[in-house]
Amino acid sequence: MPKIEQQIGKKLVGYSNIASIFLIKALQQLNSNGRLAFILPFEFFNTGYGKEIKKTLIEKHLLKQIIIFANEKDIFPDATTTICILLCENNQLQQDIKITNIKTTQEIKDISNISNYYHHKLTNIQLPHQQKWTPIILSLISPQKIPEGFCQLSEYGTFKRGIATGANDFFALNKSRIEQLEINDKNVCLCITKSHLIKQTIFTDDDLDLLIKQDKRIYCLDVKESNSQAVINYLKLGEEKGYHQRYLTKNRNPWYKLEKREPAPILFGVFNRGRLKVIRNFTTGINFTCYHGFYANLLGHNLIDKLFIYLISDLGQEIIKMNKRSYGNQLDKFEPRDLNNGYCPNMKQFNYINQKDVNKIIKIAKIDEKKAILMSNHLIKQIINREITK
DNA sequence: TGCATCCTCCGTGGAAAGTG
DNA sequence: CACTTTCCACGGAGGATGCA
Repeated sequence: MPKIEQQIGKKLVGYSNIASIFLIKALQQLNSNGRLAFILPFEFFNTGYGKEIKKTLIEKHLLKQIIIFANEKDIFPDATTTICILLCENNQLQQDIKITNIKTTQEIKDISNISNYYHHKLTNIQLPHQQKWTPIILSLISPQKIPEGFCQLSEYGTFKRGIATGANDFFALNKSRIEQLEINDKNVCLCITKSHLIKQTIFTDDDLDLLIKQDKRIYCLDVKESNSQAVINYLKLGEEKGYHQRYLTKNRNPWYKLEKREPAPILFGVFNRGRLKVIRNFTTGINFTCYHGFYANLLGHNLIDKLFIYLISDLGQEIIKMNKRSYGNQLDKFEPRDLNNGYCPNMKQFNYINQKDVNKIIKIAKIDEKKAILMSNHLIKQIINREITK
């Protein structure tokens, strides 16, 4: 990395991927009036390390056109990624940036002149380098707007990543294994170790009991009595297998110390295809990294159910998705901050919602998720219309 | 130093397909 | 039909870097 930095004469963000470094190099070598076509994952425009390069592309008027491919699986069937082609020209002219959305292979065949084939035009002001570009470009295609009055979710609390054990194989246990190892109940805690363990949007102690009965891995080693022989034996076994030398465990002291987390009342699936996985958690189970957990602050404390209703509603899902990261093939991912920066109704708007209606939806959600979503849609629509009429 | 955040590579459950 | 093998959608995991 230092060598590359020296060669291109620029300090790089440590997360930079190879493609972006090649892009910098290519842009530097572009002659006056030279042209460049560059293919790379579109995700680049949503990354932190991409910001500086976006700045260069915009400020030096290099970027002329972005061609985005929605049919990435047709083009690179083996890769889970997004695709775009950048067309650049070093002509110093401030021109609009053309956006081309390719949807099918046939469409590609029919194009005779790509420069004249575009669906939108953006000025350089519309593409700020510090912002993610996916939401900006998506907003051209789907006219989803953030409703008036909405505030950021971080007003009410924060989403945090779940527990990263550093070695789930070792830490995640099921009932029979615990019994076999003769580990005391005090040295394990209830954990949701895999996303698919929760199938329904409401997660209760009954569901948790069922998982225990099914002997699923819903416990996590949480050493409280380090003098217990059973614990000592199991830790030794772990060390024999080298789990204490993994990246995360190696940097912890002791290596088996668990990250601290309280049970989160709302869980949010890290990876999603299609609908976002939002769970109202009524158990004391804590979550592994498969879910992000919501931790309310004083303001959000009484709004958890309402927030949940919003998050399962169609509108809530659309608005939260504006901050998604795409990994191709409809696979979306969210980091905690993507969620915290998402928009939701403000306090006043939430207050319009009757708590009774909310309780009713939660009750119904246990039996009929679809109906609960429809009811949520209705409630959320009401508060938005209300804001407009005022 | 210890935790949070960013990024991306790939492990695996469960079902389909194959086999005797 | 019962068992084994293969396959891939789904989403999990954790290494690397940044930050307080």
